[in-house]
Amino acid sequence: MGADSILTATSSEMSTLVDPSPVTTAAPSPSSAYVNPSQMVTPEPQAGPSHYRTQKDKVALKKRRRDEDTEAPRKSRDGPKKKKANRACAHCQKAHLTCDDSRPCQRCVKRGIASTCTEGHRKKAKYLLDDDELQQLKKKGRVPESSSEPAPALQPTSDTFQSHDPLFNVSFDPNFTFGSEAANLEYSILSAILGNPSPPESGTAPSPSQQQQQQQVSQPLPNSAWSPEPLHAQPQYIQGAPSNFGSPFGDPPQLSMPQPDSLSASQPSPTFLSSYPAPLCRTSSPALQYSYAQPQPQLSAPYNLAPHYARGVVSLGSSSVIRTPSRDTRSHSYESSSQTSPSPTIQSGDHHSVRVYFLMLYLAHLPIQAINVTTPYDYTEGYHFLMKHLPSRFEKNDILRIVRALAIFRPSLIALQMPMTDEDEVFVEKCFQRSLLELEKLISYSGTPTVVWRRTGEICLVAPEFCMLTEWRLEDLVGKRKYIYELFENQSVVEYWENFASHAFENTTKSVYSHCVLLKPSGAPIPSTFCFSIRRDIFDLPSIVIGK
DNA sequence: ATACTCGGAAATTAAAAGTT
DNA sequence: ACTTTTAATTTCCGAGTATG
Repeated sequence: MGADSILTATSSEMSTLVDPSPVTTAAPSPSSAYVNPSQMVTPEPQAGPSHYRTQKDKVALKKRRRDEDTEAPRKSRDGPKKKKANRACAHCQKAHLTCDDSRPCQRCVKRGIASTCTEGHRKKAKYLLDDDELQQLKKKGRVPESSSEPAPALQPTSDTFQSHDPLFNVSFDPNFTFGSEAANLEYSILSAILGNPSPPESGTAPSPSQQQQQQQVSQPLPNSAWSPEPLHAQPQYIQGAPSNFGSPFGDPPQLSMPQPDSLSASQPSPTFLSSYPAPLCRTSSPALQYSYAQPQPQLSAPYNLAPHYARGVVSLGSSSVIRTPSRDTRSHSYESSSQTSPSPTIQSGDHHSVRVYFLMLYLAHLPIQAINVTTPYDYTEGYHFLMKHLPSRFEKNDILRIVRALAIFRPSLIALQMPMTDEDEVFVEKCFQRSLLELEKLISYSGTPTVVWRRTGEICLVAPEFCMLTEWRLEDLVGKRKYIYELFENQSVVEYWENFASHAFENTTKSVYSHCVLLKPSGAPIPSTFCFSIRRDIFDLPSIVIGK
């Protein structure tokens, strides 16, 4: 590869030569590889800037050149000019400079930014746009349509990671407060990372006025601030959620449930059944079978949480647009549902209800020490760590890529955490701990170098085989708030977060296959192939990542 | 001297329309 | 089926500007 790219690159610098590079791997059609000599224009070397001083002169000269080109068509060619690059890299694109087909391109290599030389952003042609996209384009109308649309190029922007990229300008209903402190904190810290900070230390959502101020200060593009689009892109994760919840102690649910028909095929659509916490995915789980057959008449306090989960779901409803209900309304719906229907039945097709039902029953059979969880898990620490970790280890472009990845799944986290209360968080953590128990068993049988971590990357479980492979000691990885990305080489960290972002809300039965370079404690690299799968909790939040 | 920015010409692409 | 036209989009030339 090296030799090829050097050849190609050299030729790109010498613009009068034909590109000697024999391969244009991306050449999509014959026409793209074809260079019509009659269309080639050789710049006149003698027509330098000194030959015209005013704008008028320049325009006149240009016109004359053009006229010459058309009237005395294409005489005196020194030889065919180099074919244009099939696609400019992001840097060249932004700088309007000559690029080439090799990656990294020669210009980036020269400038020492080869590591960030990636394909430039290309707009979809207007005639290829969907109706939706066209409408969005029209809405954005104020922004000049051509040439000025900022490519989401991986360019360093500012030290605070702020960007005009709409991806980063995901904003949120300023009136909204999350149902739980933990969710508020997680949201705040993610916001802080993404340069749309709500005060992380406050622990509560900022007031509308505060947020509006932030918006004015940090988001110069009025169109993109508060844009609802990223949120609208999310509702598939909660569509089909029940608007009505039944007690877990009523009639057993039917196992054959109609699939929600509202899930769009073109978007990542989580499979509701597959996103059950691990033990519930397996109908072979003895506890589950037992519970299912014999509904438990009395469950003590921790298990009487069902209505809370129901409330979260009720508040979201089956609307295709995420609403931001006030806490009062939600509390009300909870109280009424728990009081007025002491033992309503679960309706068939009510996936979420069924999931909750299963979970309640399942948890009822847990060894009590396994779910000794009384407070929500604090994910903020993980994000704090990531925030500190990033600048200390990565260069700007890598940080930007990671932050961009975080921005991709952030709206979904927000949407799903909206209805959660502290009790929900506790419940989710219990499920998490229970799943860890299951996984621990599973891992002990498998013999594969496996690691299990949270969505923040915090390592929770490590198979002895992994320790053998990497020379890390088990006690240095587990229980020490060690993060999986600390064991990755830089590029692998970036790729991991990008992978995580794009798969976080996918069908959880899918695994993501990738390469990574692990680092031994000594820093020695271990190139590896690995795959990971992401399990989501009962609220569809990515919860456990299992990597092998 | 060198690097960067950016207007705009040229090249490319692909759908639509026309022709055989 | 093939060719031509049309319109949208991308590449990158080259002039101007900024920086050291």
